[in-house]
Amino acid sequence: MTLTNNTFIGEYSYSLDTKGRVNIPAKFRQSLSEDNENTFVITRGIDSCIWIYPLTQWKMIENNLRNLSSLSKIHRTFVRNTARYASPSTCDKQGRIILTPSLIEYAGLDKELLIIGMVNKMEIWNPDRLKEVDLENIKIDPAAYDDLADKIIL
Amino acid sequence: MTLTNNTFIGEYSYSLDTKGRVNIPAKFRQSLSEDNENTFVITRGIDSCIWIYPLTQWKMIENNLRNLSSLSKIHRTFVRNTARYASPSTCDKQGRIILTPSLIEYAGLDKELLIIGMVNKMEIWNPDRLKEVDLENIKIDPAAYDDLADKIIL
DNA sequence: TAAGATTATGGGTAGTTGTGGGTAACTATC
DNA sequence: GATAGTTACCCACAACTACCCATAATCTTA
Repeated sequence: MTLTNNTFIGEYSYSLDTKGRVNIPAKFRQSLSEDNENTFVITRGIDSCIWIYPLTQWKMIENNLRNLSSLSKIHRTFVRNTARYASPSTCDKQGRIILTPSLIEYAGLDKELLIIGMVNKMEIWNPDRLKEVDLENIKIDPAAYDDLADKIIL
Repeated sequence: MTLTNNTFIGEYSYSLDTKGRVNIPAKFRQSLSEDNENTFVITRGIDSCIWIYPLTQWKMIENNLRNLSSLSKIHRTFVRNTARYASPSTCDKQGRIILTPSLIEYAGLDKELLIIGMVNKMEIWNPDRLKEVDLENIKIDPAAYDDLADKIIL
């Protein structure tokens, strides 16, 4: 059953094999629209995880980057750091993509990993690192969420 | 007889089978509008219960999440914690949905469980835990309801 | 109240999914 | 151009899931 196209939610446990391949959860693959041609763009996320965008979603980001001026130091740096670590990866017949050694190292991936749906993208995590980040986030002042209250009713 | 579409009230006693399936009360199913395609999104609730949204209701939440930028730490964290525990589940021919092992554990579900209509969503509870939470809530000063008075006319 | 319809719950099976490994094609290097 | 290393593509299989059917309990209606 398909939810909205190119929309990812849920948490899944998968393993990285010796060739650097990870399975994309079947539910996520079913949600992918045709025009993505089974291709994702993988890149560094914030918080030492890997971000995985469907191709079409990434193209939209590229367009936004295009509009940032290189005259601004902050823009220049942002564009550079966003673009340099990104690379496309197409699913094989079994629905797996290949991660680059550089990204595997960045995210500190071992055999066991977690894939998390972040609505418009996915994240790949080393479970231990995610636990650490979770603990850190508990310390966030609940009041900080207050401005979300009028944006989202749960 | 159907009340308003996608509106759930009342309390029902059901059982979780060995495959992690629960029946959705017939009355709730009858209230579901067609565009939900017999699908719900289940996720962690507050107070160690499971929340069940009709698909269309969830999509509204999802759209709000989509507009939050991952560059903001607080937004990133909020999207992750909201999306990761959610997963879609479609009713089978008998009107049951499948709960994930992770959610069953979170809610501490045993064989016996309670389904409670919460107007725009449902909750699934372990009856014992609900009893505990009820006891706690007795301690709430009735005056605390006062500020609801101008929001809701009973 | 009796018959039929609906509902709740259990279990079987065919198809899908996750994971490992093999082989042929390609690349780089000498 | 031959060889070694790398990459892309393919197949295999166990485990799991979605779907189907069966049955008992409950509700509806005449």
